[in-house]
Amino acid sequence: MKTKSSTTIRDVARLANVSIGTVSRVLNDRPAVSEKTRGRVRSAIEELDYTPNPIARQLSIGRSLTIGIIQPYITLPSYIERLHGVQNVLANSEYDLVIFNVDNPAQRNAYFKDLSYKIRVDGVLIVSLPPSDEQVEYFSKARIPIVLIDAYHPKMFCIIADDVKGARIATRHLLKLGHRKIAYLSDYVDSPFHPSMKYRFLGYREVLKEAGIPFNPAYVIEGPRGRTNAQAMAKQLLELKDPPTAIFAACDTQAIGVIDAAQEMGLKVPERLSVIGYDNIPDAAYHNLTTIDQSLQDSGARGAQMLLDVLGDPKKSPCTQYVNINLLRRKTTAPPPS
Amino acid sequence: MKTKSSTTIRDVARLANVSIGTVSRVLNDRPAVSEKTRGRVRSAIEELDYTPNPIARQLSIGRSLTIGIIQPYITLPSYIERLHGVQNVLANSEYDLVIFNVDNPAQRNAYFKDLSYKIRVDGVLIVSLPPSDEQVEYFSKARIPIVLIDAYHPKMFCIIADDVKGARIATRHLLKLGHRKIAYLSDYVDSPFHPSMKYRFLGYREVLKEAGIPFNPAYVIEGPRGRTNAQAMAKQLLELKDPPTAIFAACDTQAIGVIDAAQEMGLKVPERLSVIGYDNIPDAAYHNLTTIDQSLQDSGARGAQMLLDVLGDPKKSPCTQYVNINLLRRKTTAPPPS
DNA sequence: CTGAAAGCGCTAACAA
DNA sequence: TTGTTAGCGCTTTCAG
Repeated sequence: MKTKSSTTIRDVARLANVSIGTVSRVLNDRPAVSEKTRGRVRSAIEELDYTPNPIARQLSIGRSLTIGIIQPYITLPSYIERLHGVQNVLANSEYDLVIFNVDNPAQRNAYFKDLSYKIRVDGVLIVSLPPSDEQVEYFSKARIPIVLIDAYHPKMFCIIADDVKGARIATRHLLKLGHRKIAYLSDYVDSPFHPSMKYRFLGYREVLKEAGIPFNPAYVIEGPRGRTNAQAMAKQLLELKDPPTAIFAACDTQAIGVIDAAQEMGLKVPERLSVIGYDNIPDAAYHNLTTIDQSLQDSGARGAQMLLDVLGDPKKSPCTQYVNINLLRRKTTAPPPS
Repeated sequence: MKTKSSTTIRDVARLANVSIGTVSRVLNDRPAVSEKTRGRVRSAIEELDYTPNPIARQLSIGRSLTIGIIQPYITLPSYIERLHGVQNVLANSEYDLVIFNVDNPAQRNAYFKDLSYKIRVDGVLIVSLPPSDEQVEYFSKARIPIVLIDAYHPKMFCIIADDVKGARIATRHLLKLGHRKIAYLSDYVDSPFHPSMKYRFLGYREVLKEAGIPFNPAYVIEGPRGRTNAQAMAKQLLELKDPPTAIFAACDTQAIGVIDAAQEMGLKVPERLSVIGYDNIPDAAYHNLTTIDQSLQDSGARGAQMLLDVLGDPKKSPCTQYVNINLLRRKTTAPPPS
């Protein structure tokens, strides 16, 4: 197949009466060009409305100048937040970002394998998808820098939040307010796509134990993500003979669903029911939701920056950075009704 | 800069004792290769764990084998639906998809301009972003096929839904049930990013007029997207001295917000208030929302298919396809309270 | 400071 | 059926 007859570096060279080498030099802002010829080349470029072919450039320099991000559920607010963080730092780099959305485990595995050949990117960010040891093997064969965000593996670069700690903070907050009947509502605790759920649950249990509160399985409910689902689950909790006075929801979207349920049942929040979420998505502020802020944007930004660093210095060895976590007291938590 | 020392077609050729031409042939499934050598090449490929460099291939064949999709708000359910449609058809093609997310008009304009040079894609899908005549000029300079989804321009390939018609259907449905006090709740009618809003509003007004119902500005409210915002807006509507008996929300997310409001105020749906949405997003089924189905997935799929067709036959001339629209009666509409 | 020329890894005539 | 070779459009030595 014949290639598009677009203007090439050669056309520019001809018009400016220089060699293609020189054009390339001005294209890449190399110093070794006299101002005079540089000017001539510039106008030629202008006149021809020339723009370099990135593919040729990539082949020549041996890099694709794009980095990939593999993440599940691009539609969830928390993922979007992190994505924004990534985009912000990449915007100032020479790299483009391409998004690989993962809808199911098979797809995830496919991408992970493809990393070693098909996907030609210079680096990749993997979000919330903890790789198995075997997969880490694939990765090392791929020989491209990878950083994990919201997932951990000892042999890889990681940006993580300490979910156990966050959950502890949330639970303690409720405890300090005087609650004893604290329920935990979350996404499936063992979901391969939401590894944090497990750790948040751990933090919750730990603190309860510390406080000498016996674990009550009836106070734990898990189910699919989504505000509406959470509403239904919360309702179940609130219809117990001995309902909780506080609910810790493992993510803000679910916390908002809990508020819906309370409202539906005529329970004032926080007077009759305290609700605390996790993530601090934008909507949380709107609902005045007390929550755990885990610097979502920042985690994306730092992941991207870390990748850029590794790209700049491939000899760096794996390390993990922790993201800040803190309690954001807003208006949905208060002492329990007396 | 030195290129990665990855294995190339030459290594395979050497190992299999053939020329690189032959390797290329088996790589591309060309017939003119004896089964014997084909086998030899295959094992060499296997043994070396070789995978062709797509960038080199792209440069050679003069195509990037990727198509771009420019769309606003990748986070909204309706966009995700369309995206799935696109991905489904592209999955069976030789093309990769890269997503360009638009957050604001400046970004949109940048992408539109870049189309003519920076973004090297073989074709692009533009969703919900009606181009100006001037922009269509840029596009023609870009010389790559473009199809518009959910947007119209006479000189371009388009996949659209007749929003006026959809709104008519919705409004008539309410009318037939006996409603006379029908409110309209929507995203900003003049949003540059949601052109359909304008048409849906038109359909609503038309039908009211036909029915001889005077237009009541108090029954029209617009505001930012989002379930929670819609809830607040609906509340306003329902607190009027003479509240509507039915609300037509211009998108499902907002319709769900309306249901929230009704619930908050203790108004049974549909007994006391009828609600109809638009789009038929997955959540709509969950809420039993009566709505207008506009085949979102299908619109994405057809757009992608149309683009593939043009890519296959560049001489095709612009045409526009309409997507199916129909009323989905579920449980949120009923005759008005007597 | 500038030009010539050798690749980057692959495809696609053209010969053999 | 296979090998040879000339590009694709750019970057980057290496001379001059």
